[in-house]
Formats: sequence, structure tokens, C-alpha cells
Amino acid sequence: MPDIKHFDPDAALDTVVRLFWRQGVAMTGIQDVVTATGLNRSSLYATFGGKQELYLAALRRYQEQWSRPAFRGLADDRRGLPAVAEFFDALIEVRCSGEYARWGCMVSNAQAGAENGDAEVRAFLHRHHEELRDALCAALVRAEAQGQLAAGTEPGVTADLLALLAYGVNLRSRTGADAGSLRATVGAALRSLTSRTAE
Amino acid sequence: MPDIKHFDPDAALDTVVRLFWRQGVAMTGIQDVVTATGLNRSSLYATFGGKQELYLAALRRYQEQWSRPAFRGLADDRRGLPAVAEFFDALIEVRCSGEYARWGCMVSNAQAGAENGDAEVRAFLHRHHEELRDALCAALVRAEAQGQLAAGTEPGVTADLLALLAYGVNLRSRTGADAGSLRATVGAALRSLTSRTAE
DNA sequence: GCTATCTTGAAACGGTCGTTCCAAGTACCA
DNA sequence: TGGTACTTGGAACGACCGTTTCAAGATAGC
Repeated sequence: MPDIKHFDPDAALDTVVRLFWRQGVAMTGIQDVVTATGLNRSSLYATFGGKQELYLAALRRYQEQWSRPAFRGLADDRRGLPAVAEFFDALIEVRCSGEYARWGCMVSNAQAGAENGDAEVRAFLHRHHEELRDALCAALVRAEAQGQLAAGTEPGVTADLLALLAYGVNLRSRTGADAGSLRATVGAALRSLTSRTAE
Repeated sequence: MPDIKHFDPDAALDTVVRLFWRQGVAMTGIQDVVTATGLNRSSLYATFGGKQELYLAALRRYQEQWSRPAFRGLADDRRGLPAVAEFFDALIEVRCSGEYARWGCMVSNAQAGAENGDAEVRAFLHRHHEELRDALCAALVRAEAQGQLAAGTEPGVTADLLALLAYGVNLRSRTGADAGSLRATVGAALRSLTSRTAE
């Protein structure tokens, strides 16, 4: 017998993701959320709970919508190093041009912010890092099997290295690093992993 | 004929650096500053100006006290790659243990936060990045001259690469990455730059 | 169409934000 | 020692924070 929602929670959450992504959680007030989504405080709190829960929901949505597809594409690609190169190309493209240019990565931003004080946020960040690392590792294992890696290049530790590199790209892109420079840097990194005989 | 300050502005600024470094500017209120430094609002505003100016002063102080010495040590070291390795070792040490463990880097944190909206902050971040890059480049040029680098490894682009890596270390350390894992990752990166014949 | 149950709008909550103001205090110079 | 330029303590400012509350509105089953 109840009334039903007069709005689409998913669309609202997408709007919230953009807010937190661009401005960070500390600089985004509930009033900003109310204004951007068009719905009022009652509906907000009834649907998502308080600000911290809303932020966590936004983080998870960001992961589902942005990280996970990229990770899956990387892990499922059978080409080895070219898959890694394509992953970074797409990353730099999103970070430096289009609607989300200079927004950085919402997850990387969360790592630097004080929002990582929350235990649930920290757990999320830990899981997210592992997923990135695992996807990179899967691609690197394939690269190794195809003889694309220089001798002594272990997929595991190299995946960690490339993950750190991705974080660096995310950070620098938010400050306005240009795509060309980032591409050159990532290209040099991948080349340094390459087996010379395979070139 | 005036009265003189009843406190040490330098010591107060050091305390403020710690606050902004650990909690970020958005999560740190003026009340926190007042409590931590022990001085009152009047003295604060008379000495440093408003919050944004205080934050900028803290950023510059952090750079002078932490970044610059490390950069100078790196750029002045004549050993080449060992200097780079030592730079990263010291970085990881500070980031993962002691008083500042899990605080990350105040400058890297600023890159991710919304505080980079301010034009002066952005200019500061740009300069800081160039100083890091230049110091790394100087060490890499020496490494190249001594035949420590693999063929085709350009000091310039490699400096960019290692700078991104340092940002990654800063970010991950704030979330609680352990020193051993970071050291292994950085070690692998440096090994991938090494000329095989020099080993 | 009545009622039960949820949603919605809007006002209001206490608290904290960054900042300002002013009276009282204090050290230097004449 | 008096005057003066500055510092200091502390109250107060309006604005905004995240959150709660509640009456009015809306829907589905009876």
C-alpha cells in the first residue's frame, strides 16, 4: 500500500559519483548533493543514509562503472603486453580529455584524502588495489608466456610496479599533466620491461 | 614601541604542517590549529592571514623541510643509480615507519585533494614536480655517463617515470602499504633500467 | 473511497565553519 | 615614566555543516 519513489536512485547516485569524484567528499556538502540531484534531504537520507554511507555507495558505483570494466578488459585480453599498453592508453585518455579531464581517479583521490580514516573505506581501497594488481598480473603472465618480457621480469612484482605507475598517472593528471607526456612516460616503462629479442 | 610576539611563528608553522599533512586541509579546522599550536585566533590571523594562506605557508614549509633536502641530496650525489636507490629507500622509510607513517606526502595529498583548485596551489604543485623530476634527471644523467643504464634508456623520460613511481609510493603508503612490498617494487623498477652488462 | 504505508517538501535542529572585532595587556622608545 | 604601537584573549559574527522532524502528498490493496 505504500507510495513508490518519485526518482531513480541509480541516476541520482551517478550524479553523486561525479560530485565526490571531482570535488572530494570533504568539499562536497549535502546541499551540493541536494542541488545537483534535484531531490530533497528526506529522500536522500531515506534512500542512502548519511553522508558517509552515500560516499561509500558512490565509491562502489565508481568501481563498478569504471574500474571493473577496465580491469576485466585487461585480464581477459590474451595479447600480453599490448593489452597493458592499451589499458594505460585508455586510462590516460579518460584522465586528460573529455568530461572527466583533470578529475583524477576517484579511488586514488580517496587514498590521499582524509576519508581513508574510515575502516570501510580502507577495506575498499585495499580490495580495489588488489583487483588492479591481479588484472595487471594476469596480462603480464600471458606476456611472459609469449616471451614478451625481458629475462628476470617477474609478473607479480611488475604488476605492483605498474599499479604504482597508474596511481602516479591518476595523481598527475588531476594536477593537469598533459596526455602526451604521460603517454611517453608509460611507453618508456613498458619498453623497459620488454624482451629485446622480441622487438 | 610595539609589543613583540609571545610565541615562535616557525614552531607554530611546524605544528600546522603536521596537521594539514596528516588530516588534509579540508578536514582541519581553525579550531584544530588553535588547539594544536596553543595560540589564539587573533595571533593566528595577524601572523599568517586566513586559512588558505596558512595552508600555502605550510605547503612551502613542508617543501623546504622535507622535499628540498631530499632532492638536493639526490641531485648532488655523484654515484648515479645508487643515489636513486637511496632516495627511494629513504622515501619508503619515512612513509612507512616512525612518526609520519601512513601520512603519505603532503604534496601528493594536495594533488589529489580539492585544494588544488586554488591557482597558487596549482603553481606550487607544478614547481614541486619539476624539482623532483630535475633531481631524478640529474642522477640519471650521471648513471648514464657511468654506463649504468640499459641501452635506449633516456634520463629525461626515465626521470618522469620515477617521479610517477614516487607518487605511487606516496599514495600507497598512506593507505598502509608495507615497506617491504614497496621496496621490492621499486627495486624491480630500478633493475629494469639497469644495463645488464654492468651487473 | 478509505486506510495504511511510504515518499516528499520544508523548516528547523545544534554544532562547527572561517573570520572579525574590541577591550585589555605588554614591551619598547622618548 | 608616560605614550604608543603592537599583541593577546575571548566573545561574537553570519553562514553553512550533517542530520532530524513532521505535516502534507501520493500510491496500492481492500
